[in-house]
Amino acid sequence: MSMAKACIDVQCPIQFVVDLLGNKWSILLLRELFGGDRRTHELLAALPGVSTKTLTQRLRELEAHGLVERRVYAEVPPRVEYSLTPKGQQLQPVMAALHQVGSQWLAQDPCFCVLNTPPWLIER
Amino acid sequence: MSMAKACIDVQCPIQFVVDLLGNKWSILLLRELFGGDRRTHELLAALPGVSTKTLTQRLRELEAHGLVERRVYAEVPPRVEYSLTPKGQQLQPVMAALHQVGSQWLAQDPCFCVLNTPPWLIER
DNA sequence: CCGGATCCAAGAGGATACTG
DNA sequence: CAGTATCCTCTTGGATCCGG
Repeated sequence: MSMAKACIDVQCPIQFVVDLLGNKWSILLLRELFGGDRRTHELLAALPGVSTKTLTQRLRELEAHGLVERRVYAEVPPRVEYSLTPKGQQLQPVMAALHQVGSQWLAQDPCFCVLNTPPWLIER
Repeated sequence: MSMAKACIDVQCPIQFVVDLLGNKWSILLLRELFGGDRRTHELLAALPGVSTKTLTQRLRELEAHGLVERRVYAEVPPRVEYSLTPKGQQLQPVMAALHQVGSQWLAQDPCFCVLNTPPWLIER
């Protein structure tokens, strides 16, 4: 989202947050940081499928918006740790609500994928 | 998200919801339906920038997942109304949390876009 | 009025290789 | 170990046209 878009178009608070976090990895990244400080390779491991490029991009965005803090230690080999800022922690109710609904839906969903489809119904 | 992905990869409830609703329009669409039943052209008007194709796609997905109901009236000209199902209404806490955080952030953010940038700082 | 079909542009994001 | 740069693929989604 461009800053301009945020200011001109967005009057709705919900849209504001969605524009900020409505991409493939941001929420999952934050979820991970709610579990505590994380080093880069820990985040890479926790988010299967993410590339280093994308991870860094997301982290930089979140940092720019003040949700995440990046600490660099002058060591060899390099060590970098990411953590939630107080502003980032304001997302806690959102994460809790998402977790709550997600749990309900996972439990109650019939799930029509092949894993739950009887063999005689699978087309070949 | 493919159904297979939902069943195989997703153990995390948060990821489950994000996979479902983490695209450009779903949340905003649902936000609109939380305001009451809506006809197609009302949704188009409420979501500036959305195309008929994309709107229909999102609605079909939400319908397929049981979050939205589609009612067709046998009239000329045609009338179609969309509404939240009980399952869709389970998202209420999420919407409330998003609204809450979004409001805070909108209020406290300095907003660095051009609208708030003094003229002498704008590059030409 | 509703929405399907087609075409197409833009961008997100993955794989890989490389640097400090 | 952390991050950048390049290349490239694929998805998302907008514009337009058409049909019921």
